[in-house]
Amino acid sequence: MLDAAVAVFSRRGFHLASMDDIAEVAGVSKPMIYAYLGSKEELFIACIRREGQRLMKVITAAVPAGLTRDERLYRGLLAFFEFVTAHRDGWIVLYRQARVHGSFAGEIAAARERVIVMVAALLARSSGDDGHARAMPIAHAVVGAAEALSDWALAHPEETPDALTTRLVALLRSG
Amino acid sequence: MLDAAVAVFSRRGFHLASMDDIAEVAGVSKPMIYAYLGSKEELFIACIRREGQRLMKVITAAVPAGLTRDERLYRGLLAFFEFVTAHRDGWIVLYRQARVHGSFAGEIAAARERVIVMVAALLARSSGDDGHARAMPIAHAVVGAAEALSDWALAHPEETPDALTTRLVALLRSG
Amino acid sequence: MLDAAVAVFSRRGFHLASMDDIAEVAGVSKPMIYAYLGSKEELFIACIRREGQRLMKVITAAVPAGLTRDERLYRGLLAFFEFVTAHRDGWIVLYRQARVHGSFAGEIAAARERVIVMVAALLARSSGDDGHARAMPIAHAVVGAAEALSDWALAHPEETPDALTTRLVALLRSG
Amino acid sequence: MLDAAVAVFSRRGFHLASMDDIAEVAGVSKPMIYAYLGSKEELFIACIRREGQRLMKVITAAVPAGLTRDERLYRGLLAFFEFVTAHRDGWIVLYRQARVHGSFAGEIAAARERVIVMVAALLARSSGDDGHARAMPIAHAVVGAAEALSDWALAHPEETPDALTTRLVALLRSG
DNA sequence: TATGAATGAGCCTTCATTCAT
DNA sequence: GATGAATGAAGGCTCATTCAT
Repeated sequence: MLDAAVAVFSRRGFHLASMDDIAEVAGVSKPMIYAYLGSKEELFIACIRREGQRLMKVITAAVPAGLTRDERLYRGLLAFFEFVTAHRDGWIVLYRQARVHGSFAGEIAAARERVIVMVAALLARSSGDDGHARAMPIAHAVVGAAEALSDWALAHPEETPDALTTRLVALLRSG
Repeated sequence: MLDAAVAVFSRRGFHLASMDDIAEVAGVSKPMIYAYLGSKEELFIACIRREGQRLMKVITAAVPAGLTRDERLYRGLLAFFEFVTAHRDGWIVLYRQARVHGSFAGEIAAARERVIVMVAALLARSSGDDGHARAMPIAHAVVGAAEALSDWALAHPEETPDALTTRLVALLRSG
Repeated sequence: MLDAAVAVFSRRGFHLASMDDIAEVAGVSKPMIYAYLGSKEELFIACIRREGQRLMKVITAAVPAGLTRDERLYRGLLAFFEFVTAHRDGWIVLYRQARVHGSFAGEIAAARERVIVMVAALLARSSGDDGHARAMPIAHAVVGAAEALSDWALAHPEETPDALTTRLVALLRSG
Repeated sequence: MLDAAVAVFSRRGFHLASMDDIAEVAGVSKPMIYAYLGSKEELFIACIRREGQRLMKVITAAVPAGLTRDERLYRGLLAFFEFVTAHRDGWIVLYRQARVHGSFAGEIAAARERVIVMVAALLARSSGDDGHARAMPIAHAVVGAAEALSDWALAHPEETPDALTTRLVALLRSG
């Protein structure tokens, strides 16, 4: 049911996606959706939350402790691009649809911030709070670059996650 | 009148923005908007077009010929950050809202792509078509990084466009 | 100006005819129409009234006293069909458009009744009130037949008024 | 629901009839009408179609084969007058409203023409295509006469369909 | 006097949301 | 528990009508 919602939201956008569409794709009746997931907004937030958690889990798993900073950055980006490639719909909901509507700003900001904080931790040279604070704007930039590159990759399906990672790492090597 | 439309579209998004809202903010009656700007879609396109042209003009003016590549990149990014800082609404319409709605694909592709193409031209080492094509994904990444940095700067008003530019250039210098 | 109104009403119907259209065809500005002819309803009524009077005048002139009943009937019908053929627009307003809208029922009924009374007078054998009263339903039928034949003729422009008259007279000869 | 639509269309005309009116008369909410009958145009067409079929069925049933031409004409007209008397609204929609709106030309041509074609078939002496074509204008005239007589009868409630039929047949007997 | 410019009001249509079954 | 059926509310768009110039 959430899968259906993600698929429809991704394809049509929040407003053009009607509850009828989602119910039909899910193969259940509309009142079921209301019973289990609540209103349309709540449904959309549930989508954001699930996709965000999936993304976090994938990245977290990809960057175990005990690696060099560059290695962790490479693997983290690779995991990110792999997720985007494998979960087109989820990514589109997260990146394109969700950011449009002020109502979901909180939810999406939270999901995004989690990723950025993790990247900032990767980037910080010194491990203190100060180093982390200085790394935050850079982390924002890196995540923004990765997102934009993913967005570009939507129109270039032949790009592999590896290639994307290589491109971005090359751009950032001196950072 | 277009200003009102940009403000409302930026704040509420295309679908949640009602023509009544826009008319009220503009201080005119709805039929006036239809008389001068046409349907809601046409109005949205007019917004995209104007903001896109403004942004292009600002950046173009900032990167005269006869400068080194680094100098041009620096000045271009600075102009970009200045525009985003000064025209928050216009930028949001251009970057966030416009991407969601497939109907406007043509207009948006034209408006947004122009900026990215220009950045790609700045970045391309070799000046042939091939170099340009290879620079495109990088240009997307750079613009994405700049946008994310702008977003972050919204929560840090003490950051000047100069500082933002310096940060990003430092990150990218080796690209 | 009335000519323009009749033309537009005839072509588009009362509701689809906009005051803008009429003003444009008339070559004047909208407020002029309001100044001279009043509201849209009043304008339509003015059209009905003028076309109705024209029709009456034409028929009246065609049936002078001193002819046989059959002769008068023939000439009256001929005049009617000639009017319809020559003033397509006026006739359409009168017959097709005006009868649709309850608001104009009074005006159109009055115009129509005048013609019918005249036909009843033609048909009445005895000249007293009684003969006239008995002729009324027949007059209605005759006028209805003539109208329907005219309506049919709109789609058959090759039909001359003479031919139409001949057809109808043949149908009614024994009446 | 269709009954309500026919009633409102008959009384107010296509354009003045609002979907709100129809919904209220029908005792349902507007979306129901859209769910079952579609748009306003489709609703109007549905009305035309149903009333046309009803009229055709009544007349067809009244003129079985194996009767003389005069007998069939008499019975056909009688059935027609009975229908008009009993289904005033339906007849008005069919005859008056439907002719105004070009958009419905196809549907109307189909519905109204069927009746006239049937009358033409009754009237045609020779049964070939040629005889039929020649009978068409006469059929229009006859139907027009019948309609006008019906109109007149509305103001004379004491007139029975029988009496009306007798009057018209007398007028036409020599046709 | 003549008009460009402006608007109030209304209509068709859709959709998130909820009962009665 | 699941759904078919129903609706309140709102939005895009148009047009008859009127001032200020």
